[in-house]
Amino acid sequence: MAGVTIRDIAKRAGVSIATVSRVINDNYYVSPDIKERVLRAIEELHYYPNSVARSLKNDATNTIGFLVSDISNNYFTTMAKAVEDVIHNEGYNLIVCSTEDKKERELEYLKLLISKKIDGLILNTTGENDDFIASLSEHMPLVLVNRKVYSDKFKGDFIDSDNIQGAYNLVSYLLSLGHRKIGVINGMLTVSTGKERFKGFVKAMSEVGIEVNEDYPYRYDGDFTLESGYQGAAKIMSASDKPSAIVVMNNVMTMGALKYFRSNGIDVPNDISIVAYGNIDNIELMYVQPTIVTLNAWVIGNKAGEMILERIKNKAVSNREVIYVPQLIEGNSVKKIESNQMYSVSH
Amino acid sequence: MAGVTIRDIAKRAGVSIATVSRVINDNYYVSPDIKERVLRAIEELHYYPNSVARSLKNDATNTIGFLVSDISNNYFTTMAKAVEDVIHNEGYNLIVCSTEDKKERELEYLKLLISKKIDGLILNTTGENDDFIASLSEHMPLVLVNRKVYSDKFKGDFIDSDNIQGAYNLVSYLLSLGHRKIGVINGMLTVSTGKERFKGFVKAMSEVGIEVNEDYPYRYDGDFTLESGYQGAAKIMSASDKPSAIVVMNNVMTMGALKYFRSNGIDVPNDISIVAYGNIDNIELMYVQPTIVTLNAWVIGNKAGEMILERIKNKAVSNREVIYVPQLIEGNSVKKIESNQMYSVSH
DNA sequence: AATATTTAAGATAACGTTTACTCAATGTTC
DNA sequence: GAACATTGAGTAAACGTTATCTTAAATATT
Repeated sequence: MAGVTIRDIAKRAGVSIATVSRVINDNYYVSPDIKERVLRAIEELHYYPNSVARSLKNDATNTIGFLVSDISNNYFTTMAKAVEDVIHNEGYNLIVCSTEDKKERELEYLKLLISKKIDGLILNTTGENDDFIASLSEHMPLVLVNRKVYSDKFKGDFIDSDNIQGAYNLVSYLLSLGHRKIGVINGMLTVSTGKERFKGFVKAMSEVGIEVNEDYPYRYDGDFTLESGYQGAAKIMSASDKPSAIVVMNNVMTMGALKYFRSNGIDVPNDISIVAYGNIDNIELMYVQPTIVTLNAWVIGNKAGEMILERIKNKAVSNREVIYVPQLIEGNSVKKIESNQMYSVSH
Repeated sequence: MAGVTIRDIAKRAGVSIATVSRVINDNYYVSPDIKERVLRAIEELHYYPNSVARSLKNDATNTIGFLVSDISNNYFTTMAKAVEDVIHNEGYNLIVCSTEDKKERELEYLKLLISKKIDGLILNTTGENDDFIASLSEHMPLVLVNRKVYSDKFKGDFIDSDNIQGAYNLVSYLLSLGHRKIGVINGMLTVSTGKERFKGFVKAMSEVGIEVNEDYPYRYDGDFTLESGYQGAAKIMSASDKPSAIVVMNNVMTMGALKYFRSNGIDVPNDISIVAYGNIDNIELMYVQPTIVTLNAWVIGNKAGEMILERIKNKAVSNREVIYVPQLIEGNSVKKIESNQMYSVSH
């Protein structure tokens, strides 16, 4: 089983290695009896073609890389499944790596994947290796998900939800229910998702006349991790004049914030309202159902799979952007503020 | 960047390809100035060694496969991280595949991984390809996690929690609180986890004089999926004489069961008590905190990483088994039954 | 029947590495 | 200073495939 090569098969079947190869790949006519003999030898010796050798010769590994920021976020495992679902039919398979949002890890994995000669890459970047990635994109089929690369040298596709719109919708929802003092727990402002979601927040606020500038009191810049969600909630709730609601910019930080609230006896939504960007698993089983805007990991993954395959087949396609509209799903995490309160709040 | 080979570096540095190889691998003395020239050429041409070619020559890919039943179960992503944490330091990396508990998918992935010439495999098997796996184990370093392979030809290691004990503890806990009519939602009885956990259930029950045989009324044999947890809860609660408690044999089915309860207005623990095998993420944020026995994915993953490395280095080591003792963590999902009720129950 | 054409299958070079052999050019020994 | 050991770096074979080139046999053409 181990170490059986095409030569062993050839010898056993009494044919040349070329013939064996032809049988395996089924790409040239081989007479029925010889074919039969070869197939039997393969069966008997438990032969599995060495795809390392194959890849070397063919200059193709039939492997697509998927580099994500956090493999334990269900959002990305769902996306990975969706990608695999598409590429599997075309004979490709996926190798998933997790950067934990560390610049060095991303760089290390990128180099590893280059070395491994993957045929294409789907990337959720840390946003800290833009130059490297842009230059890589000139030689490697590349599809970005959720996070942009800022460089005009970049060549590839980009799939995302409309972050500005999504965050804008979340805030608008709070505003429509009377909230005015609204806290925000940001993700990293170095990556497009973090940046744009915050932009959506600022935009919505400014439309009701509230300017969000550097010294906005209810703002915490986190890093998309559970801990930073917890810290952000703690920080914002420590203000003497507390906000009535908080916007959290991703699913994981939302869990962190809720943990802070729950373990500190802060009731949602009576003491604080909360809305969040991104899907939450088994949300029906939570003690409170956050109002969220969702992004469909499965749809994005499928699209990413399709696009990377297209790019592998035709390296010359021009840059494309696909932006999905996020959908607001109402939970029970927001309290309506009465208008007299409103006035007292915005004094 | 793409297509730069050792030859290009050799030419640029004015040395032979052998020398370049020696510099890259740092395994033979090369004089400082030549080394310097080679390194500069590597830098300038953006050379990345082709690990496909390397693997072919070295007969080692520095890659370990990790085949799991369900990649979207956080239990396995945590374990994957733990494995990676260990093997990364030794220069190995991980390729994770998910079988979705399908026999054919497992077989397909096994063959793929064999073809890809992985150096070792960590496997959470479906339990339906035991012969194939046993025969594979004679040539490939293999570590099983959580699920056993039944074959005396099998050669490798096995890491698990003590399933019998864990389930026994769960049931004992219920019994100690007065429960006697106890439902059970099993996983697949074809795999060791499913089988043994059920065994633990039967054992604990028999100790209080309740025989669990074929026509035990509160039993549902599921398949470790969310849907089967839901179905199981539905089925068991449809009995005219309902049980007072249910044991669910994994984390995912537990979510399914809870979804059934919650969406059907069945209160936990007042209408039904529940205990579960396995970790649940963010359990503090759930509307009810199930009492569980945990298995530590991180510990198991670390151990699996260690053991596979040992096996790769020394293929001859004999079979080993590591069994961890699961720990019961009390939640608020179980109601104490008064003794008069007890009598009425066990009539 | 002799030649031209087609075709099945064998021989071989190549993919990009690593490493056992070589072989100069030094350094060492008496 | 001659014989010998040492060493740094080059040459070439090999890993297991695929695909081009060749060749011999079979078939078609006149």
